[in-house]
Amino acid sequence: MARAPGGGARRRGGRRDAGEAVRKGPWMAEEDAVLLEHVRVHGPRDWSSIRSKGALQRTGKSCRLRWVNKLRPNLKTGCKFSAEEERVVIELQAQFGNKWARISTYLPGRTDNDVKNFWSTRQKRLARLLRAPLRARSSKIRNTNTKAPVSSVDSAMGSCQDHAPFVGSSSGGQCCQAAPLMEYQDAARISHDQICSGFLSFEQPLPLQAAAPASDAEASSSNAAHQMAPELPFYQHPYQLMDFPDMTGRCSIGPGFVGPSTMDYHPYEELIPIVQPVLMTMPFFGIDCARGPVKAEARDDFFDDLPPDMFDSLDQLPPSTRNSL
DNA sequence: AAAGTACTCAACCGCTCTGAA
DNA sequence: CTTCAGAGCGGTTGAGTACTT
Repeated sequence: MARAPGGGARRRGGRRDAGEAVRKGPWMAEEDAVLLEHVRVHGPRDWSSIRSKGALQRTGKSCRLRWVNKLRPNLKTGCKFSAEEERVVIELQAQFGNKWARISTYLPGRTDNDVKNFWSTRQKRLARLLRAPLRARSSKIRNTNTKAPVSSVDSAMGSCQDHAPFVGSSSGGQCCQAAPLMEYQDAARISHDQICSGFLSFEQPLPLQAAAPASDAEASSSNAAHQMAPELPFYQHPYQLMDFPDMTGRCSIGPGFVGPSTMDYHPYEELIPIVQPVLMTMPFFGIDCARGPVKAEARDDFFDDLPPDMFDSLDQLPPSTRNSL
C-alpha cells in the first residue's frame, strides 16, 4: 500500500527534520536499511540505542514495531489469511480473548498486528452482515408492509453497542428487545458484545502446532510468547448456542458460525440444500422463521460472504436444537 | 465516470510488565 | 523494597485502495 512519505507525520502532528525531534509516520527505505543493520549487528533488541546513537530519529518503540511488523524475516506480508488461519484465529480468540501476540505465535509469518487487523475487519464485516440483510429485505425482498425504519435499526444496534454489557450468550437479545420499533428479526440480532467476545466460535479443537520461531533472533525476541504455545491442546468448547429471547426454543444457532470470508471457497449452489433449513432457524439472516422454505432469491452475495464451515456442523447439532428445526 | 462505501494495513498512543540499579 | 527505563501489548486512527452503486 503506497503512501506518501511523511503523510503519517503530517496527520499525527509529527515533525520531520526538526533537529532532535522524533520522526513519525511512514518509514523510508533508508530508515529500514539502518534498522536492519542495527538488527544484524545487535540483534532485535536495544531499540532505544538506535536513537540515542543518532542512527535514526525514531523512538525505540517505533523501531521495534517496524521490525516486528515489517522487517522481520519470513513474514507473510501482502498475503490474505487462509481459511485455516481464519479458523485458528477464531478458535484462539475464543480461548484466549484478544491476546493477539499470543495468538500470532500459532500463525507462522503473522504478526500480532496482522491478527488484530484481521479480527477487527472481521468484526466490522460481521456487524455489517448482521445488519445488511435486514435492510436488504426491507427494501428489496419484503418490499413493503412492515417497514422497519432504518433509524430504529441503527439506534437499536447502537444501543446494544453502547449500553449493553456482555453477560453471557443468552443475554444478547435483551438490549435489542427493548427497542420499541424493531421487528422481531431485528430484535434477534446478535449484539456487538457477543461478536466481540468470540462468541461465534467453532466447536472443534484445531490440530494446531506451535509455530517454530523463524530465526534465532526472532526466537529470542518473542521468547515469552513462544513459551505459551505448548499449552495446546485446547479444551473443547461446549456448544455455545445463540438464543433469542423472542424465539425461545425455536431459533438458535449452532456452532460453526465463523467469519464470512472463507465462503469464497464454496459455490453458492452447493449450499442451497443445506442452507435452507438453516436459514429457517437463523432469524438474524433476515429470514422469517415461520414462513417456510427460503426461496433461492435470497441474496447470493450474502451467502457468498459466509463461511462454508458454518454449515458443516449441522449434522452435529445437539438433539434439542435439531428437534426444533 | 463519479461518488459513496468497505476494506486493508501501517503506525501511533497509552498502559502494563519486567528486569536492572 | 523502590524506582525507572526499556520492551511489549492491545486499542485506535486514518490514508490509500478496491469495490459497488
